[in-house]
Amino acid sequence: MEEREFAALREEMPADEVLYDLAELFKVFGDSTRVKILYALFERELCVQEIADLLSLSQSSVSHQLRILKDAKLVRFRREGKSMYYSLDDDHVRAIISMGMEHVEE
Amino acid sequence: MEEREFAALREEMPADEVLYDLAELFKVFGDSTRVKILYALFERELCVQEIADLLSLSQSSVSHQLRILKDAKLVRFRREGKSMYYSLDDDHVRAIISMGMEHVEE
DNA sequence: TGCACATATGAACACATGAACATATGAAAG
DNA sequence: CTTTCATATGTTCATGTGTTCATATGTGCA
Repeated sequence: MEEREFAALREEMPADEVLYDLAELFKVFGDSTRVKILYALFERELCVQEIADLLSLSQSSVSHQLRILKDAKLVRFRREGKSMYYSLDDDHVRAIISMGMEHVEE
Repeated sequence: MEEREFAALREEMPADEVLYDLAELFKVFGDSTRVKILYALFERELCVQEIADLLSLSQSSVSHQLRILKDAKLVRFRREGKSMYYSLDDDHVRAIISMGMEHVEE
């Protein structure tokens, strides 16, 4: 490859930090428990215990994973009495998962 | 939540195996070295050494990661003489990364 | 205030994973 | 067929990650 083209390719690469963040984001999707939780929230918001019951997971495990999803800004939450209701944060989440699904279902 | 609604939600969940595969797919995107390689291939196909030079990675590391990308069917490859040229497998890859980028750049 | 319920957090453990190094395979040229 | 170049593979090691169990926080109600 020519030196000039090589340099051009290099220029088009996003900053390392951006690519790092991108990988961090996908890492969050890269666990079946978290994917299950996200999918469960596709239909409607759910509280922690509902998610745990629905997916046959421990409350602790769900809570831990929800924290990771929360930190990645993939889910929102609101309090209602003693319960915390979680929901998908935005439509990017749906879009990303749907794209992944298309690839998987080939 | 009512028992009936609970059951309905359960029905809409994709099979465990599908969700497992989905998570496995995202896991592949969840490493900055692999994301860099995929991004490098956005513009055009590249051989192993070109990728290594472009990203300042060892040949071994690139090869290992390419194998993972290959197994996940995210990249194709063809031989040309002694070199192996890799390229993105389909447009899902671009779409998924682009979606992720949108989320990251908020 | 005291108790029960819902969720969050912390620590420990088992397991997965990426990087680095050495080595093997495979193709082309002499 | 031997050498060289390009790539692939195997192994080791340090680090990261998810789950479980125990415990803490927080809310509502008697």
